[in-house]
Amino acid sequence: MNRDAKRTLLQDVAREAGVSTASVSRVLNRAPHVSERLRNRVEAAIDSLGYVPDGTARALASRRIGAIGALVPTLDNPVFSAMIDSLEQRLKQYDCRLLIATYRYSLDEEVESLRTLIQQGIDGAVLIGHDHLPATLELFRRHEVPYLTCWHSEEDPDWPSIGFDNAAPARHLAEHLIDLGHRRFGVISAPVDGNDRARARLAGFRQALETAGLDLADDHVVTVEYGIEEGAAAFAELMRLMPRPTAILCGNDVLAFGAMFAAAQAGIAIPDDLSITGFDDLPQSRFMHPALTTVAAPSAEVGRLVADTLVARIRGDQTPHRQVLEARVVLRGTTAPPLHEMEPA
Amino acid sequence: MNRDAKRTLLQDVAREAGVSTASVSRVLNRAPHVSERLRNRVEAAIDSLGYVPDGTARALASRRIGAIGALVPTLDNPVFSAMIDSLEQRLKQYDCRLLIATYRYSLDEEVESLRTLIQQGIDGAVLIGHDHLPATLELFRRHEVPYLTCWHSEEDPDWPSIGFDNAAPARHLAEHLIDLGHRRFGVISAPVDGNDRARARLAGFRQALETAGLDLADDHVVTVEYGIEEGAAAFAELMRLMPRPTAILCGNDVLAFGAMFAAAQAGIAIPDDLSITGFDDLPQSRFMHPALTTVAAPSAEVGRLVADTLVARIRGDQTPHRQVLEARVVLRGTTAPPLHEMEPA
DNA sequence: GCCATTATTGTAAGCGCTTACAATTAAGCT
DNA sequence: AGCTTAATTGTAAGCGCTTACAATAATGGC
Repeated sequence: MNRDAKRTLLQDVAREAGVSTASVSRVLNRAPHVSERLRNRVEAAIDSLGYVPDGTARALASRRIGAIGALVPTLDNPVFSAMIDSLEQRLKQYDCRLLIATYRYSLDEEVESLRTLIQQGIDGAVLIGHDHLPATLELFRRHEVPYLTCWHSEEDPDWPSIGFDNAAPARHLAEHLIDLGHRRFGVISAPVDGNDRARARLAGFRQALETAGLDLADDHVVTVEYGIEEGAAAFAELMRLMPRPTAILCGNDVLAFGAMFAAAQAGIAIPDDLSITGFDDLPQSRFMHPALTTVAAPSAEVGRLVADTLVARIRGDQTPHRQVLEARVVLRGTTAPPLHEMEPA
Repeated sequence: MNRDAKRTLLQDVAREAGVSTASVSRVLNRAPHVSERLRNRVEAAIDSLGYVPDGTARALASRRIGAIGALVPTLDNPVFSAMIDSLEQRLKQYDCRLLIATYRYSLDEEVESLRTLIQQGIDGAVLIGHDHLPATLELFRRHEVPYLTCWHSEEDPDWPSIGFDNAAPARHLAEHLIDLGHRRFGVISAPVDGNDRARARLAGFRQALETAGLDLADDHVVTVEYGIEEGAAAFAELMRLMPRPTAILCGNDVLAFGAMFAAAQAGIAIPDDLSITGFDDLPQSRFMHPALTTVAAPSAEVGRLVADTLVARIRGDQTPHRQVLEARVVLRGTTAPPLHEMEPA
C-alpha cells in the first residue's frame, strides 16, 4: 500500500466506500442498524486501504480507551504474575488491553500510580487486597472509574471484591498441626503493613493457637520481606529459640522454601524433626522433597473472574459485590506428628 | 472541590489564571520560554481547581500516548515477569506507562497483539527474542513506531537488540561437562519453533559436543513445553535410554528443577550418578540441593536497559543498535565428574 | 394506495488538548 | 533614542474519531 502517502483515515474509507464517516464508524463499532450491503462495502474499503483506526482519537471521542489498569505490589511474585497473565489473556477476548503499574507495597505509591492511570483514561481498574488509602477510593469516585479489588474476601461496601478467605485456610493449617500433636509453633510472616493478606494469614494462625490455648510469643513470629533467602534467615532465627518450635507456619510458599532449604542445610529433617507449611501452592511446591503442605490460591481463576466482572461493570451490568473463591488446604509431606519429642504427659 | 460540576478543563485553568490555553499547556509540558511569573500563576490555578489533564486528548493532539507496549510470550515465567517488573519500574521514572500483551509463543498472535497495541497508539514497543514474522517488522515500519528486541544478541540490521548470547554460555556448560569427563549427554529443550533462545541454547550444546567429537542422537534430545512437570517427564524419558546419559543439559532452570525432582524420586543421585544443568538462574536455583549449575540471565538489567534505550529512541536520540550484556555460567553443585561409571579406556 | 412507523444513512458538532504561527513585549546595540 | 533580535504570550486550527440529531428510505396496516 502507499506508505509514503498520508495515513489513511476514516474519511478516506468513507470516500472509497461512498458512504458517510458515521457509517464507517458504525461498522467499526458493530453498531446496530447497519445494512448488510453497507457493511460489506465498508469492510471492502477498509481492507483495500489497509485502514487501521486511531485509538487515541477513538478514545477521546468515545470516552473509553479500551484498556484497564492493574495495580499490583510487584510482578516479581509468581502468584501475581500468574494472576496478571490470566487476566490479560481473558481481557484480550473482550478486546481490552492491560496497563500495569507496580507499587512495591507502598500504598502512597499506589495512589500516585492510580492517578496517572486514571489520567491515561483507563476504563476500569483492579487492585490487590483490601488495604488502601482513602485517597484511592476518592480517585475512583471522583473520576467515576469502575474498580474491583481481589485476592481477599472482606465484606466492605466500599470495595467490591473477588478473592478468597486468607484467614480460614491459615487457621486450618494451624489446626491441622495442633491435631497432629504440635504445641510449639514458629511463624514466618511477610510484613503486614499495608498487606491485609499477610495480616489475615497471621490472624488465622493466631486464632487457631489461641483456641487451642496455646501461646504464640512475639519472638516466635519473625517478619521478613518476600524471598527465599529471607525465609532461610527467618528460619535460622526461629531455630535459635529454646525450646525449639516443632512446626513453622509460613506466610507464603517462597518463605517456606527458604525455611526448607535452611532446614536441609542445618540437617533438620522435614517433617520428622519439624513440620513446615506454606501458602499459595506455587507450581514447584508439590515437587519439593518432601512436597509442601500449603494452601492453593486460585491465581488464574481470580484473573479470569476479574476480567469478566470488570468488563461487565464497565458495560454497566450489575455484578456481585463480593465473589469468594475457594482456597483449599493441600496436605502434603511437610507436616507430620512431632516424632522425636513427644509432649510430656 | 466541586465534584458535581463539569470536569475542570484546561481552559478553566486558563481563565482562572488569566492566561491563554497555550500557556497552560506549556506549563503542563515544561516547555521552554515560559516566565517564572506565568508558571507560578498557572500552577496556582491548577492546584486550586484540582485540575487533572485528560490523557486521551493529550494523546490525540500530541501524537504520543505516554506508554510503550511489551510483547512477551507469557508472564508465567519468572524470567519474563522479573524483566517486566524492572522495566515497568524504570519506565515510571520517565513518566511512561506499560501496556502488556502476551502471545503464548505464537508468532501469529504476536502480530495481532502488536497491531492492537499500535492501534492504541503506543509510543514504542519491546519484543522478546529474534524470531518474528515479517508482518511484525512491516507494522513497525509502516507506523513508524520505535522498537527494540531483547533477550538475544543476534546482529541484525532490522532488529535493534538488548540482550545476551544464549549460545555461548550453553556451549560453555557443555564444555564444562565434557572437561569433567562426561561423554553421554541428554538434552531437555523447550520447543524451538519461534523461540530463538531455545534454539541458540540447543545449538550451543550441540556445538560443544560436536567439537569434542561426541554424538548427540535425536532421541537424546527431548523437547517439552515449559514446566516442572514437563521437565520431570522428559527426564524419565531420557532415563529409559540405554546406556544412560551421565549428564543432562536443560534449556532452562524450570526444566532442570523437574529433572532434579524426578531424579530424587527415582533415587538417582545428583551429581554423583548424573549431572544436570539449567539456564536462567532463578532465585531458588542456588537453594536447590545440590545447588543448580546454570547460566545467570540478567533479567532485571535487561528491563532497565530496555526502558532507558527505548525512551531515548522515542525522544529521537541515537542509541546503540545492539547491546550485549553478560550471561555468566554459574558452576554449582549439580555438575561433577561421572563417578560411578568411568569411561572405558 | 396512503400514512404512520421504523430502519438506515448522513450531517456536523464536538471530545480536550497541542502547536504552528502571529503578535506582543523585553533586551541589546550603536 | 531608534533599531534589530530574542523571549514571551496569544490565536486558532487542527488531531481523527464518535454520536446526537436530522433526513431519508423502507415497511406495514388499513
